[in-house]
Amino acid sequence: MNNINQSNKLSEQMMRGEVFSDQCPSREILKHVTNRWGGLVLVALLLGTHRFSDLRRKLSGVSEKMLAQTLQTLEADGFVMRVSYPVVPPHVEYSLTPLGAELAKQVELLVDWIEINLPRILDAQQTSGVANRDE
Amino acid sequence: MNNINQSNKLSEQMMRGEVFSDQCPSREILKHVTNRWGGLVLVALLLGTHRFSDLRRKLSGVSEKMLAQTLQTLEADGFVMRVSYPVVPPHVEYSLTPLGAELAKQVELLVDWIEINLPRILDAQQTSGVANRDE
DNA sequence: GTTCATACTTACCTTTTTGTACGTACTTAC
DNA sequence: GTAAGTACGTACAAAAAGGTAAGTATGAAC
Repeated sequence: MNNINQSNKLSEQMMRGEVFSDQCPSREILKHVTNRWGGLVLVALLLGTHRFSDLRRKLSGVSEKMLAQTLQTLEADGFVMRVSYPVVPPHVEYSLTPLGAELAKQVELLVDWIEINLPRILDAQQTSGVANRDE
Repeated sequence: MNNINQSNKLSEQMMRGEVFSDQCPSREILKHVTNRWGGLVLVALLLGTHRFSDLRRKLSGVSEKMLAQTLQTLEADGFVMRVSYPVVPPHVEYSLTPLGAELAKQVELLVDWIEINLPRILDAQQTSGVANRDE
C-alpha cells in the first residue's frame, strides 16, 4: 500500500516474525503471562514475597485451584520461586526470580498504562460508535 | 514479613488496587489485549495499515471469525480504526488510533522482552525442576 | 459459466479455561 | 469437641474461547 510498508518487509520478518507464527514457544510463554491470573500474580509479587493466602486475598476473585495452578506454571517457567517451610500449619512463600522480576516489570508497565489511561479508553469506547455485543 | 512490605501497604492500595479487584473495567480491557489474538493484532498494526486478509496471512493461525471478532473488539475500545471503501471486491483498511498506538507499544515491549529472553526462559524452565503437566 | 477474491456473518461443535465443592493433615483457639 | 486457618489436590461442572464449514454479495478473469 505505502512504500514504508514495502521497504521493511524483510526487516519485519527478521526482527519479529516469531510470535506471529504459530509454533513459536514465545506464544506459550505469552499465554502464561496473559491468562486470567498470570499477569496479576507477577505484578502482585513485584511488591515482595507473599504467602499463598496473601495472594489469594489480594487478587480478588481467584479460586484456590486457579492460584495454585498459576503459581505452578510460573514456577515451571522460572519466573516464581516457591519456598516451603515444613511447619504446621503449612507456610509457603512465593517470590519473583530475577528473570520473573524483569518480566513482571514489563507486565506492570502495560497494566499501568491501561489503568492510567482508563478514562481516555472509556471515553473512546463511547465515541467509537461500535457496539460490543458482550461484556 | 519485612518492613518494606509493611510500609507501602497503603500506597500500594492507592496506586494500584484497581486491577487487583474484580469489577474494575481495566480488567476487561486487559482481557481484550491479552486474549489469543488481541495483542498480536495490535503489534502487527504498529507496522502500518493492513487489510483484513493481510492481517490474516500475517498472524498465522487466525480464523476469519476470530480476526473479525478481535478487530471489532479493538475498534469498539477505540484502539483500531476501520476504513471501508465501497468497492467490489470489498476493500477495508485497519490501522491504529493514536490511543491504540500507545497501547500497542506497551504490548510490543512485553512481547519483545519475551522473544529476546526466550533462551533464558527456556533455560530456566529446564532448571526449575517443576514439570508442566500440559503443553 | 465456473472459479476466484474480498470481507465478512452465522450456526454448530470442540477445546480450553475457570470455577465449585469437597477432602487432607495438623494445630491452636474457643 | 467443634471451628478455623494453612496450602494444597481432585472430581466434576460450567462457562468461555476458539475453530470449521458454509453462506452472502459482487465483479473480474478464464
